[in-house]
Amino acid sequence: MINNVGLKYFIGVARSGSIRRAAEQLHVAASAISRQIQMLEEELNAELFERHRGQKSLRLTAAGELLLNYTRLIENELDQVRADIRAIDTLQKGTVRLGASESFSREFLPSFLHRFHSQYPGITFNVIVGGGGKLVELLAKDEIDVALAYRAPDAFDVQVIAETHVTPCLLVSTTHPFANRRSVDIEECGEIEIALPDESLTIRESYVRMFSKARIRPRTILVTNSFELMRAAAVSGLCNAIVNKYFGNYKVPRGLRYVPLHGEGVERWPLRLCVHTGRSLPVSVKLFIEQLQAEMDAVDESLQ
DNA sequence: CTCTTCGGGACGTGAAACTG
DNA sequence: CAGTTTCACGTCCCGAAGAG
Repeated sequence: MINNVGLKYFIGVARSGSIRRAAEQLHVAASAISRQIQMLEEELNAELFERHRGQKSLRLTAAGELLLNYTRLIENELDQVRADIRAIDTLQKGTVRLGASESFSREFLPSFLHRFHSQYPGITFNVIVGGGGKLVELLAKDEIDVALAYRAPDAFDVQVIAETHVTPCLLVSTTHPFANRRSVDIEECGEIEIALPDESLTIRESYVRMFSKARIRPRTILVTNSFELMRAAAVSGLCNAIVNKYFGNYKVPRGLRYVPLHGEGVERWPLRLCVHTGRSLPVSVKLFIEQLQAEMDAVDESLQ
């Protein structure tokens, strides 16, 4: 069983690079540290430092690096437990670090965050807007706590805790010939002028697949990494855009129509709520996720 | 049930030996 | 020579056992 003292001394030596310096910092004899580290190595059956007697510094071995990373994880977890214990009674403090697809930033997030903040005024938000791929990367690095993203790619260290699918729609002006249709077959989009997401967005592949299966080649007027710009282009009349409806109780502006696409090859886009697998989340984040999940369930129907 | 004693484990210290 | 390791020994803590 790895003991606390051994780990404490190991961290000291790893950080200072020397048993002697660690001994000074920890106010114990160097021999005590040397013995504890030796016991740790015996316990783990691996050398933790490259030893060169007489040299001025010890270097971590690969096993040592691994153990140091492990101790950092433990420290983070302990910090988290302390924060959680403090927060249990009152939820007075906390920050939720959320990653979200761009389309949530216009309608859904401001109102959802407002409702949440009214309920828990001590909780603040740090929101990063980005594509599904980028958000999954940030989750894996623990730079955000939770991601709400369209087309978030699968990753072994990311857990999908809720998922729904949305049907892509053609966003057109009310004067467009398709405006009064209940749906449009994708094959009918072969002649229209459209806006497309650029290659930095994983969704682009979905467009390419859909067009390829339907054997159409719409005229691309605009390529951008911004879905808001694609929508704005449709609003201005520059071109049409294939996008999803806004999530939540969003009222479509006057002069615009979302016409669902159907036909062979049309892909329904997954909307995923994801967290980092195995990570213990702060109470404030858990609460946030619960409410977000409830909201997703409630509006699920409106997306269909 | 409470208090005391005892033994063992964990961990510390300091000196000496070792090494590059 | 500076830094690490080994060794002998001391201290503290905790649990078990016995006495009152």
